Order: sequence, then structure tokens, then C-alpha cells
Amino acid sequence: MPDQLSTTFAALADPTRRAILARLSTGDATVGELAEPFDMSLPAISKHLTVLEKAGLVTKSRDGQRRHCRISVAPLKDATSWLELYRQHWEQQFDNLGDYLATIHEPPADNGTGAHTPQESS
Amino acid sequence: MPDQLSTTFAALADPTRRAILARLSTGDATVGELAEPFDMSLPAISKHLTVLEKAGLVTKSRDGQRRHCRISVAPLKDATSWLELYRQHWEQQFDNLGDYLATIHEPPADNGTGAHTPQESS
DNA sequence: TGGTTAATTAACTACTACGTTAATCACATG
DNA sequence: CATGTGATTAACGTAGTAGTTAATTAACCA
Repeated sequence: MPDQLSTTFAALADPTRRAILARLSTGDATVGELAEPFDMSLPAISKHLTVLEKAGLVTKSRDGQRRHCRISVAPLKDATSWLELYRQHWEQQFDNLGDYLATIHEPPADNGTGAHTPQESS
Repeated sequence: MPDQLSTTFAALADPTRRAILARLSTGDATVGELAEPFDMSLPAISKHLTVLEKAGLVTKSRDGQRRHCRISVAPLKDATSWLELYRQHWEQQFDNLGDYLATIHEPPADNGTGAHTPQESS
């Protein structure tokens, strides 16, 4: 029983499932409609939907003999929140690159160490 | 051979690996230092680092007999970009919830359809 | 040279993921 | 009731994941 965040990321780690979510973001659809664009059997799509459903990313409701699928983005929000923790980090990494690009336009002061890494461990 | 985004999400779909990234976000570390807080064998951590490295989230460099690990956040940026596509979607979903919460404080105009879903398919 | 330490690789086990086809369930309809 | 359709479940193959312990590589040190 993995945690919620792991389940969410695992669900997103498949291009078919991401495509299904992309499709559902434009509106609800039945299982058959979702399966149609894929070169894959209906049971395969059904299983992908089960994965998405267990991850809380899709909800299904009966409509006669059809199943109506709807996207549910709350877990994506949590995943984004986790990733946001690193946003400043990559912005800083860019800053370091900027610093580096600045230094190589400076006269080479005392840096003949042959170091290849612009970033400090800091 | 999955695509880059799938590899990134798959790498993030493990709490040990996310913890390793969190640790590395505070500064570089050796494999042994990374392994220390976990109740897990060193080879297990080494494999997790291999997964992170293949996903481009960690780079390793030799430092004598140690391996120096550094976080590399570019793939996280791409993952975030993908998730950002859904940000407006969940904001809208919240708006719809707000609308719904507003309607149930309104006199029931002509909405006796028994519908349970505040959102439109739109 | 020989021994210790850091880390990886090898070999193995157990489990899970992803796809298939065939069978089944559940609803719809002539 | 019989039959077709939408979707799931069953059973299976293959491949990958996650962990273990044991063996190996590579650097350091006395």
C-alpha cells in the first residue's frame, strides 16, 4: 500500500494514461470513446482506467450500460505542490548558470584549477 | 524505452527516491551519506540512485573512492510543466464547487432534476 | 603488499505492471 | 426470451521493480 503521492506519480508514469487524462480534460467520455484512439485492446484501457481511478484521478459513473469517466484533478494538485518545492531550486540552478556565464566573460582571475563545475556545493 | 516524462514520473513514484531528492536539495552527498537514514541495504540505495540517474535527476561524480551525488532538477521542471496544464482545470473545478455551494443557498429555482453533480460536462 | 572502506555488480526471490485473448457480466433491444 | 453491445474479470506471458546477501572493483592506508 504505497502512499498517495507515489500512487499519483505511478499513475502518471505511463503515456497512455496521461493521454487519457488529456482527453478527459476536454470533457467526460465513456470507456469505449477513450479506447478508440489507441491501438490497444479495450481490456487494456479498462485496466489503465482502473489505475487512474485508484489514484483518484478519474471517477466512473454508470450510465446505462456505459461507464461515464470524469477527470478529478485533486491528486495532480498535490503532485504539483510537491514539485513546487523544487522550483526555487531550479531557478537557483539557472542563476548559477548565469553566474558562470558571467565569469567566463571576466578576466580569468586566479581560477586555473581546471574545475569543470560552475556550481558550488553550497 | 519509455519517454522522458514517463521515466521522470516513475522515478518520483517511490518515497525512498523522493526522500533522496529532498536530502540532495539541501546539498550534495555521497552514496553512504544518502543511505545512512534508511533502514535499507547499501545496494538497494545504490539501485535507487541508478534509477534517479537514468531519469536525469541525479548526477554522480567520483571523489576518490566516494561517489558525489548532486540533484539535477531539469526533469522536474518538465514534469511541472506538464502538470501546469491542469492547473486552470482544478481552479475551474474549485470555481464550480463555489458555484454549487452558492446554489444550495439559493431558493431552488427550477432544478428539481435530482442531479448530484455540480459540474457541467462542458 | 596486504587490509579496510566505499560502492557497484551478480545472483536470487518475490511481487507488480502491462499487454494479450477468452469468458463473463449487465444492460439494451428486436 | 434471444441476441448484440459496453465493459469488466479471468487467465496467462513477459518484463520490470524492489529488496536481499555474497562477490567484486577501486581507492586509501599502514
